Amino acid sequence: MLHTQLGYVLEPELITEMAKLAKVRETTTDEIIVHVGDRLQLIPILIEGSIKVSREKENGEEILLYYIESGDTCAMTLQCCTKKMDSLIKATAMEPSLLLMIPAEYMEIWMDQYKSWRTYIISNYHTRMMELIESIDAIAFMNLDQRLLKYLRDQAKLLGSLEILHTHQQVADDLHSSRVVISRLLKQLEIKGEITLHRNKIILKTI
Amino acid sequence: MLHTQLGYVLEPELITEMAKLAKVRETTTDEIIVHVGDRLQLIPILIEGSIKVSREKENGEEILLYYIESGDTCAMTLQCCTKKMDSLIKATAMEPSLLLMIPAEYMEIWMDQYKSWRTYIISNYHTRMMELIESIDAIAFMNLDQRLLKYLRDQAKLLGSLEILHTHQQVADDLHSSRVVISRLLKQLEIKGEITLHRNKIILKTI
DNA sequence: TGATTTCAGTAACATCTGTTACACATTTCA
DNA sequence: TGAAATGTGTAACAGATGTTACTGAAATCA
Repeated sequence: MLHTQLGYVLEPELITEMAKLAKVRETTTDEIIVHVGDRLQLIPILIEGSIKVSREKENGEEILLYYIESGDTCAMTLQCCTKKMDSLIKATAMEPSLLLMIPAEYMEIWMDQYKSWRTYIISNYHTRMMELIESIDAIAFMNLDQRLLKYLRDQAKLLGSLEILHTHQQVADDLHSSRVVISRLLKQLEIKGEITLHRNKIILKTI
Repeated sequence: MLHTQLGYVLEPELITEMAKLAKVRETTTDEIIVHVGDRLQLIPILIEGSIKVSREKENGEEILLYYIESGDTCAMTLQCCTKKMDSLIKATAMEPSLLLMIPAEYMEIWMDQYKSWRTYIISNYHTRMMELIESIDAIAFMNLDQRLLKYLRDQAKLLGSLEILHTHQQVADDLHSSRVVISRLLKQLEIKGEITLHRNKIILKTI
């Protein structure tokens, strides 16, 4: 499984070593993998499933930053591990997921040892930066109704289903809005024919 | 000068090599160093001065993302160089600045060759991610009046002066707002005693 | 100097988003 | 089954931000 996910990017010897050292972690849907303020000792690499990464304030307000898909690692975590700082983000499994947990010290060892690891890490950093910028684009430039539709489509793409199993409150949390506002905008989208609404479920007509 | 800025983080041999290969570029205040869509061939390292990095839409709307201070490089640029993709950001000199421009191919060569370069690059990526998240915090969680005050204080810290030499329009552009709104909020800040207003100049009472 | 441009102040109004309050249906659970 | 909890719909209102329009001062320039 490690080979199918990472075989194209990482050297065989590195994958073998990873398989030896890593612990496997399984998560359920909505399980919180990393809390804001956690001190991380293990680098997570996502093998199966999908994870959403959010920023959270002390009072519980939050906003979704980006998603991690299989084969990816969390760039934030890397530095948190090596610099022994607390996590700035919350990571939540969006579906049952499978993670490889690698002791933090190998981050640097492999950086020196494996070219493919260096490329992998840099590439992950870069992807995350792009996604953060995409996120800023949405928050700064788009109205909430547009952001909402984009959010629904992103969810659908990610989980491979037009049915989004969320309450309006959950959607509101991810977009840093309020339930009433989201209900209002969803209703408008339904009237426009973009979606149909059900309890705990929003169905997109098209991606 | 290279040694005083980077001597603590980069190996002496690397600095010597950089000095040999790099072209020096000087900029004036408000000079645009990178446009959105530019195809970059040179990695810039800031030796003196300060640079602001913004996201810009096709229609000219923009929003400030973060600042680059001396000793730093632009993480966005690195990948744009190596992957030969167009720049997503605009970089503008905030004061007369001095840049080292390094041919893109050395990015990867040095990654393999110098541990200090790897650390430097990773550390730069990380700093930029932190700043992007700080930026998202501000946009998502703060009201415009708070963001405005933070903006003024950041500017003051960065340029080492309580006098901010901007028109209201320039401030509005950086915050992705409108001139009238910024004038209104600035006036409120003046009434509260936080600042004094002048033509082309805003003076902070304290940092 | 006088004309023009740039910058800032202000009012009136529009729009978007958030808040509070309440109704009602569905689900859960004792 | 009946009570409680949860999820959704809706209205009325509040607040923040954006827009348009106009004014006059200051700077620039011919």
